[in-house]
Amino acid sequence: MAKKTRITNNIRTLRFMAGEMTQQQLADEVGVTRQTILAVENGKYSPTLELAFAIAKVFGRPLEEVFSYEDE
Amino acid sequence: MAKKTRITNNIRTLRFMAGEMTQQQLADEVGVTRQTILAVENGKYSPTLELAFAIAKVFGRPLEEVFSYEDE
DNA sequence: ACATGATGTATGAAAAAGCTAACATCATGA
DNA sequence: TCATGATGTTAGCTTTTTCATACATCATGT
Repeated sequence: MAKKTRITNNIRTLRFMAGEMTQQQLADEVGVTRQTILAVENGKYSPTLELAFAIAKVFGRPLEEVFSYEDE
Repeated sequence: MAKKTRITNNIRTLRFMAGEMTQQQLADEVGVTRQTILAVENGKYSPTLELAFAIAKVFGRPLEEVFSYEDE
């Protein structure tokens, strides 16, 4: 992926809309560590496709409502 | 990602529906090598979220129409 | 004041994704 | 027949993602 692209996400918002779900709870549900959720949520790196799908599923949303792609 | 999940895709079908687009052309459009397209298309590994978004965009489809997530 | 829980930071190592390059197979057309 | 283009395979290497662990900060409640 040579192009400069950016992935943003609404995980933090969705967690709180889902009844104050903590990072740890989300991590447990998708089977990763809390650090991974933290890093993804804060945009340190973007998740694998599997993880992205898993997170979207927890919130009952299509993937594109959780993660946004912006090319540039 | 501890859970056993699988990502499938319709890249091959979409390429041919897009006027016999070759792996090389798709690779060029999304900025990766042909080997990467080949590996993703044949399920050797799943792409990063960025690449998945980029591929979906080339075909003008939502990401979930190109890649499918199946948990188990 | 102190314990607890949620979040953030940092580091080092493992695993997965992607690259380059070379070579093989197969179909098509000149 | 031979060249070409598309696809597939393999190997070694780099970069990115994830894990594991430890520690810091901050708000809350007792």
